[in-house]
Amino acid sequence: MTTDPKAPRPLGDLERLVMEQLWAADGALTVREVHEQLSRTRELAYTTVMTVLDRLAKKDLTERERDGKAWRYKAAAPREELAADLMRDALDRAGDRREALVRFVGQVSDEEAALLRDALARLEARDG
Amino acid sequence: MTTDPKAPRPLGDLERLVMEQLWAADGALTVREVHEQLSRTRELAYTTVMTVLDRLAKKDLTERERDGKAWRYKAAAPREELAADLMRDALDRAGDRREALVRFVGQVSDEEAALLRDALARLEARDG
DNA sequence: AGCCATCTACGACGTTACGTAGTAGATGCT
DNA sequence: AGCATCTACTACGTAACGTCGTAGATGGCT
Repeated sequence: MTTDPKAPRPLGDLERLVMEQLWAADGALTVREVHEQLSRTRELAYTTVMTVLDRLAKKDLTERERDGKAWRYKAAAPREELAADLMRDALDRAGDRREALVRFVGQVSDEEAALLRDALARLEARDG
Repeated sequence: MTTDPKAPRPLGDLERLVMEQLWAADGALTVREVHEQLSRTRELAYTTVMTVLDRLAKKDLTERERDGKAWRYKAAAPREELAADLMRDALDRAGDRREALVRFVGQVSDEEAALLRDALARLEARDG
């Protein structure tokens, strides 16, 4: 009856900004590239970006590959996957799933409800 | 295109345990009552429970009312409501909602999918 | 081969959340 | 009035995260 103790910590503000760069990018980005992007908006040390990217990699949110002496980072999963995981997790820590889903559906916009129906229909068609 | 910076921090371990007591209880509980419950499982100072309850109140997760010289705490919202809020929030920080919902639905168990269809049907019946 | 720009590795510091608890003072019952 | 009990406030350790500096590795260019 007790919920599982692990709740995925939400991304920090800077972590999120960095992830957004990676998600928006075509391929993998170097620290410098991410830094340059973020520098358009805010002042930020190069090493700060490096640290964040490194921490994200340790959390398996990014993957990196060598490119000369530099690393190239890319998001380990698409943004929507992370969102879906968080939704799953939230649902898992609800008591009564039915009730939670009812409330969730009740909060959702009409458009989102339609998308949901769609997704469920597609699911049913696939392996229903 | 940038997501909103506020992510509701997940409850800490002890905070969650305390909330579970409140959710499981009929009415509002005193610090002592919560402490006694938790003490069945683990050693914990009375004031620790008090502090947690107090912090939860500051985060608007609990409400309190006077009862003599003591406070009685109750959950501000049902557990399922909190879960639904977290799901909503996760969805809000997805890029492509459609895609996120598809992935979410794809992760869900058959039973949960049925519950979702149910909830959507009920929604449609109500104000569709 | 040597130099310079660049990159990484690692450590460091401040802040905030949370787990944890003690002390002091208010309060209410007998 | 006295005692048990409750709150308020403070405090401390740990961990995450934002933030950055220094030192050393590395690779390209001359």
